[in-house]
Amino acid sequence: MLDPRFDPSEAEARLYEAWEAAGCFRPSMDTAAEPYCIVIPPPNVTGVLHMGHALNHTLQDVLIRFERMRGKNVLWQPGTDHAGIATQMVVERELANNGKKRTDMSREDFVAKVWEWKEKSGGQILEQDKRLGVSCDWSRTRFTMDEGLSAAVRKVFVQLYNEGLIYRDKRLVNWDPHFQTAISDLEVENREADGHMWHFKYPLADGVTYTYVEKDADGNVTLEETRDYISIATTRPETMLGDGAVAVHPDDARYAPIVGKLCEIPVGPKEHRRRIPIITDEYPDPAFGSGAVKITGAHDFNDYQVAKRGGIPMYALMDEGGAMRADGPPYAEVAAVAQRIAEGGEDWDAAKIQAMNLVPDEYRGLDRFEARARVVADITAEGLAVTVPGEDGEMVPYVENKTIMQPFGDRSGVVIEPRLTDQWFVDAGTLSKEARAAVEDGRTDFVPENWSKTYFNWLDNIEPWCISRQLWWGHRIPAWYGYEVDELGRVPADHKGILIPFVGSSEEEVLAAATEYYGDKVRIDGLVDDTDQIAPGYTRDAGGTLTAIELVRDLDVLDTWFSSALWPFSTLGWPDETEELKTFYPGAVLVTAFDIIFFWVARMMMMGLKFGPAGADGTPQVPFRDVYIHALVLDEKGQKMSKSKGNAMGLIELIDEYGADALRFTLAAMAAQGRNIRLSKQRVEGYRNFSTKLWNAARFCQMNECANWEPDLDPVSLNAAVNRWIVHETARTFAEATRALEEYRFDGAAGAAYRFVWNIFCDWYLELIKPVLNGEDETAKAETRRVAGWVLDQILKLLHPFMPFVTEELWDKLSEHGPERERFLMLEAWPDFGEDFAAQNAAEEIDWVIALVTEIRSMRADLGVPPAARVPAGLVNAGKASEKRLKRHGEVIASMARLDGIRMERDLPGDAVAGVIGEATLALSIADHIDIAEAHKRLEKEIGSLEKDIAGLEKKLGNANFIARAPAEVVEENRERLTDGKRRLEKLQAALKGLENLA
RNA sequence: GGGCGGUUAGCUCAGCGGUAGAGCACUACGUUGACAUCGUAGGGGUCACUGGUUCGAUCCCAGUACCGCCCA
Repeated sequence: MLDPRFDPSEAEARLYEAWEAAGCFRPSMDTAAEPYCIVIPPPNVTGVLHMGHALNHTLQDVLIRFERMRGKNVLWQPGTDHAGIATQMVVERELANNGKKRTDMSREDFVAKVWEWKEKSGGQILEQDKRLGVSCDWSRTRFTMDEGLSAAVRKVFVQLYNEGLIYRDKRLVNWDPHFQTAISDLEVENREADGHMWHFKYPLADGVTYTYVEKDADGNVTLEETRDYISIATTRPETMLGDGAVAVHPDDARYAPIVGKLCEIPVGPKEHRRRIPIITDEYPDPAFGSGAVKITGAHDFNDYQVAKRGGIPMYALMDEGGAMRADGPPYAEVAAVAQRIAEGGEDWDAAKIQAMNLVPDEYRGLDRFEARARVVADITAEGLAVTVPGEDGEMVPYVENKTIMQPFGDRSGVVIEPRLTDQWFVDAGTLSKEARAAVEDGRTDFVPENWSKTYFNWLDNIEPWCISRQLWWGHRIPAWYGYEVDELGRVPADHKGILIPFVGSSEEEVLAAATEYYGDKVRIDGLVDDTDQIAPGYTRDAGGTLTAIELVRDLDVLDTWFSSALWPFSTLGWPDETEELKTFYPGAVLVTAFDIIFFWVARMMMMGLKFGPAGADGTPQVPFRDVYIHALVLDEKGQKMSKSKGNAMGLIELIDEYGADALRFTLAAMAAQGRNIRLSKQRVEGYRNFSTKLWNAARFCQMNECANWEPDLDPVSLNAAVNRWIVHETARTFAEATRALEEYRFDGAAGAAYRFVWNIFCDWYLELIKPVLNGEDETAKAETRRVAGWVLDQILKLLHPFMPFVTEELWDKLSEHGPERERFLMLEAWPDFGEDFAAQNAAEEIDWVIALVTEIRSMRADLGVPPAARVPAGLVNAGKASEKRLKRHGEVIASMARLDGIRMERDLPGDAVAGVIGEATLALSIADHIDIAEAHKRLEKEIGSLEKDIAGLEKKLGNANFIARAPAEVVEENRERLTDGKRRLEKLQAALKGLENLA
């Protein structure tokens, strides 16, 4: 006998181990079966399971278990990514606890430490996943830094490089001054912050003046004055030092007179003020600020574009830690060069510009925020701040308080600095073409479909993807540098040459590339990898010709997402042509939240379509056929859950309290498409109750020897209507749930299962069969036991993808009295019921019974008949069909409605209150028990609402347009409803009359 | 500024051209041999607003208001 309750804390671990030990998570590799593969979006190796993962992994597991039961050859490929910054951060923090720094040790030793950490504490999330019951094939767990996946990374890098799709370039990138590395746009979090907008005067050079005119919308002059300056607004005054120009909109009449003139940056030593040109560009918004914008190409992404268009030098002002540069010759010297450049008197290139430090001596080495304060103070002191009347009427500097969007590093939390550096880039623009086309032509579908717009939008605005990171932990870039030689094979002395990379996935390839470049007269002294800077040693002869060189490895590592992008095929063994790769690529679906569309989907699509195994047409296939985008999990108030907000729900605690099944079912049931999930404990509790309900239903079946009768049921052989009905409902529910799961409508599938189990099986079927089970008719009892046991088994299958533990436990426990189970429930076949299981007549019959019982209960409750009172009931004017039904089900109706029998009657008994059921009048002899006035009120209310319905229907049917244009079946349906309504009304009115006689 | 979405019962949310639904909460009653983590019955909604299309609109279209999120 089953315990009164299911104890998840005892059963979950035991069942999970049993599945795993039996190899249930492995693909069947049945060649006749259709393959079905999901690669898990690899969580961060430093990660812990949060509610978002729980949802993501639950939905995947539902699909995986569903398809596995459907007999497909299923692989759920698990693993983690190496999370460059996050992991390095974790290990550095650990070092800091012991008073050490990363830089205290060699790179090699540090990386060894990271591996140590990974072995010891990495991948916790996968262990936590087991608590959730997910059925990944753990024997295939992969890590992006694994040797196989690393080989894939090298191969992809080299090929893309050779095709020109990876290149080295000097571009503005997001720079994290804390970690001192480039980071991706997607690791930058733009947040509103309190800031200021300062307004400064840039004096015009050479004493030039102009008439500055402002007009209102109607063209009336509102201000006209002579100015010897141009007014510039900025939120970042410290970057003024690196200005290369001032830009105004070409249509801005206010500044037309001074376009092409020079103005002076109002900061730095007076005698070396830099002068910069006033140019035109479409970028400045005439309506914003003064309409004139300072252009600092090396420190702002918009300015960068303007500077590129206008050929404006981009002077870099800061070092890798976000402090003002302190390198190079004194300011006066550099400023003089800059001046000649601004006036067109000196040639320049990007490298030359970048080497120039234009930070005035007194600001050098200052932190950027300190420098900002100093710049503002100095300009204001000099009287070059734009002023406005203050509260006391005197003129004060014009400083607006403004909330500005400020970029923060999502890991470091510090303000991100755009920084001009040499980095490796992927030509994402080229690769995105095919990634876009694949969604356009439906090779990959987004579900819900509208997310494809977001995807397109992102791809259409894609920038070169910066893939190099100045970190120690990650895939080293397979590039080695030597020096460029001129056409005579010469290099400059003193390591001042230009570095050029040689790329290869093996030493031989790199050497070959170098030899091809240098020719065989230059000796290659090997590949060096032990320095913290790239300065290849070399020898040259007297004429300066290179004779020997060593190649020094690039110091940087690749963006974690570079390897993650290969995940859908690298995990399957690519570039080797493994059996798994042939079988499981492309994956069936990628399941992910929308906040990660860019990280994941786009990059995996690009790489899959470039490198994935080819399809029938010989071109690489998409990595997955569907992309299912699910919701975010929010707290009860609709806030994003996060540790810092303190509203994150303890996932493991939740599982401890309610069981994994309850949590899983909750998440699935709430996973409606296109809406976020607000999770509440109450909801989880409700579904825990559902699992208890199931448990007790099973317990009831077991007590009545209904459990585990026979796996195969011939529905056609069944006699009892109630049995044919429940079989019919079972088939209907499976059809509904199957369709819903096929369409990723998890809520629909969960809802269908829930309703069937609780509201049909428990509430009605089990109640309806109680008299049979307690009765003497052994034939009927046997059939009912068989059917109840069979339905229960189907229920376990139906719920298994959602609630794997409780269902598996029941599957096992219920086998105590029946035939041995052949296999775990999780490996059972998901049924596909044929026509034979439909039983429309039985359904109508039982629906009638249910309606009758419900009506009687409702009357009793409304009229206050004491629950214990057994009252006589009758059916008046019932037709032949109802009479038959009554004969068959009278006993159970009486028991469920607590009647003292129910008979066919010719006339309404004198002490009866009437109701209507189909064509018949229901008579409840309850006059002794009730307040007649109450009964009156009840009937009148019912008559009132019925009359309203009838009026509505008559109006509709009286409309000629409706008759003419509405579909015939709709018209017919309305006619029937009217007829039924009228008949019902008649009976209710008669009942009312009867009631009056009673009083 | 661009994009996406939302507004349905007290709360959280399904639904969707043809009778407005669930869970929770609420009210009343009830321990009848599976289950009080339960049962039975019940109350509660001009489906944000304004127009349009339609025989018919909560649903489709347009606009308005408010609320989210993403991007700039």
